[in-house]
Amino acid sequence: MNHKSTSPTISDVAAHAGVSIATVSRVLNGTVPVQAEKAERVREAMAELRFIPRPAARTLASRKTNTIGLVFSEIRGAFFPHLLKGIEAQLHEAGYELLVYSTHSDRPIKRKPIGEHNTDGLLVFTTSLEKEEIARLYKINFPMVLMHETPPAGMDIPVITVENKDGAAMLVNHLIEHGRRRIVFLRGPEGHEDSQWRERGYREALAAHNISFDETLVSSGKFDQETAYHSMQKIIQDGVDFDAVFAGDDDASIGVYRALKEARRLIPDDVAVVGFDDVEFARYISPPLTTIRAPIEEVGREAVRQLLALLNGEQVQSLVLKRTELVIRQSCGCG
Amino acid sequence: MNHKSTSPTISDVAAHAGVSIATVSRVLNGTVPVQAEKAERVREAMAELRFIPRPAARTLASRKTNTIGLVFSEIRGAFFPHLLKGIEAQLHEAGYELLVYSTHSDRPIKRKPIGEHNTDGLLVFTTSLEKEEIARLYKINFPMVLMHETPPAGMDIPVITVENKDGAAMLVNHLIEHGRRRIVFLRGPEGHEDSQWRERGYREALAAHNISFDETLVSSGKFDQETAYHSMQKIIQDGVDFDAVFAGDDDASIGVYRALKEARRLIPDDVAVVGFDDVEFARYISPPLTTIRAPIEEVGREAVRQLLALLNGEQVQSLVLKRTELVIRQSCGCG
DNA sequence: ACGCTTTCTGAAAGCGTTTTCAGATGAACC
DNA sequence: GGTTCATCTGAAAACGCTTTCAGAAAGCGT
Repeated sequence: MNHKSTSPTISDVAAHAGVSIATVSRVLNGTVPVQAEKAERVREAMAELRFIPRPAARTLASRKTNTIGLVFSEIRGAFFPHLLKGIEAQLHEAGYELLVYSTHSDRPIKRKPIGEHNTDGLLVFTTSLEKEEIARLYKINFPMVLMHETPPAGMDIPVITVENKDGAAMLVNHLIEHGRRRIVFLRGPEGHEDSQWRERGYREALAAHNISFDETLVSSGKFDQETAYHSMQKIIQDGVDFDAVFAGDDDASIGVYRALKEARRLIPDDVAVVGFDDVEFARYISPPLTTIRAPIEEVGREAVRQLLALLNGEQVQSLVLKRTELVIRQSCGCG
Repeated sequence: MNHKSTSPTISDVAAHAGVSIATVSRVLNGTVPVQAEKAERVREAMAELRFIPRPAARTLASRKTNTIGLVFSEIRGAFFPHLLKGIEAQLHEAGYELLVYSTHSDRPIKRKPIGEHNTDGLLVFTTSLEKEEIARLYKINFPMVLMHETPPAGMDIPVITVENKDGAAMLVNHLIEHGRRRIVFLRGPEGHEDSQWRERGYREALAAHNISFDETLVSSGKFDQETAYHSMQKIIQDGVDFDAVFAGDDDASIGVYRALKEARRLIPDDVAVVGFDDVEFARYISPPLTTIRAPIEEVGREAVRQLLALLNGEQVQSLVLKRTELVIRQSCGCG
């Protein structure tokens, strides 16, 4: 009788199936057993009416959004799609929606467009969220998982990241084992955790081979080519003696390549170069770059797994380190 | 008096400010003027209580989700981050949320986790949504904008894409003007619109120079290196005479490079190679790739603009073509 | 002073679900 | 056959907003 042009609601279904809306809700959610024959009638009615329950109404009534939020500060070139892919896939498998928020221009979020009101939990990539906001959410026990970032002191928030230290150590060990002794290291951005761990791996590998750490071989950078290019120029001009460069990451190694070529130093004959990340272009530059492959997509999936566990009140690991892998190509002088 | 641990609602604010909830709602939304002094009291109350309106409740009452959905089928390497960045930025500037959905493994969506119930509008990238679903949404007048895909016949849905044809023509013109006559063209996936337009550009450029189209110079592919590699191998083995390759896109040009190197044909001396997209690695491979730069981020922003216009009931253009730009590097033999 | 606007305000009715609560029904037991 | 239990069911009360509607207050012209 009613030709409301608006799409059907739960009570339309109830009427159509001759049951109460409570019953429809129950077969919808499977919360409580419903007499088989009625359940069937309800399912038929839902199909016939093409009923789609409104998420807003469900959320309001149940206080669950069925959505999780992803916060990141920058869509960093080759890195990001893999992460997003892993997150997206794992999340939709579990029937959750994904709300995406970026804090542009490296400036952390000011207002709060994503949070408790919006989502059931948050996936936070590196330093995209202010410490205070993280603390606030932590205090109200809001489910969160951090990626590539250790939580502020005293907060027990699960972290997923990759074996930066081991990766760096593998790289440096490899260089040393092939006779390189004076290895330049280009740091990442100030306070960047990945960078700190990589430096630690660098130092440990040196120590393991009784090579003393030399401050003049280390330079700060930002995991980008431009800074790396200038850093290398300076090191060369300063007449620093070196036979290898651990560029910090793959992007930086492009800058390193450029500086070395301009200075007419041959890669890998004069100088071996290694990166970190194994981004797409690493195999296409010449010479192809020896680097570390990090399972980024898997980081995304794992982060989702942990968050879902948190949502289900299960026990979670406070730290998951994904293994990295040495990818030997030509820039290190072997392979 | 009430120490409900749950976060404050609009009626808490109303009580705190000594007004009705209707008034609070009005200052929240600015729908109707409110006496200045009361408005101020309300604002103070909101700040003091740290009131955050629940989106679910708003959506339920107003029937607007304040969210738009992005549907795509694949996170295609270098392409996607730029698109996402543009969309994300423009959308959040306008105060909308972004719900992200990918139809994995090239299989269009089956159930419908994203749609009218979820969002106020949809951004659809290439063929990520089934024709029937698009038709259904179109029929109920649901706001949509397509990116890099023409709508099914008879549906007037705005499209944003790039000047594929012009770009391809620029590339081929450039090759011809530098003396190349036998130009191989590697197609993209069957039915892919970008590919079709590029082929048209290719043909028009040939025609403009009175070079007749030669079927043996054209091969089908998938915009990927593997297929491109095999296609090139075959062309070489077949003894086809050619002095240039328009690889279809940058990814494919990697495969072309490989096949040519194996066949000991020099780039660009023996064979000029050009790609399309100007992905990150294009400048780093050797020789650096001449290609077409497409303003992908701008496509994302424009798509959002059009969608918002649609939501506001404004007039929209049914087709926006973003200009492409020729980027000359070394693979074409000049520059 | 008197009506007539105009401007602002609060009560209350939704919005479409979930969830609680009390019953109804039938089975099982003694 | 009467209790007691276990199942299933519907009425109704939330959930936290927006929006309608009618009315109060204030301004204005005469």
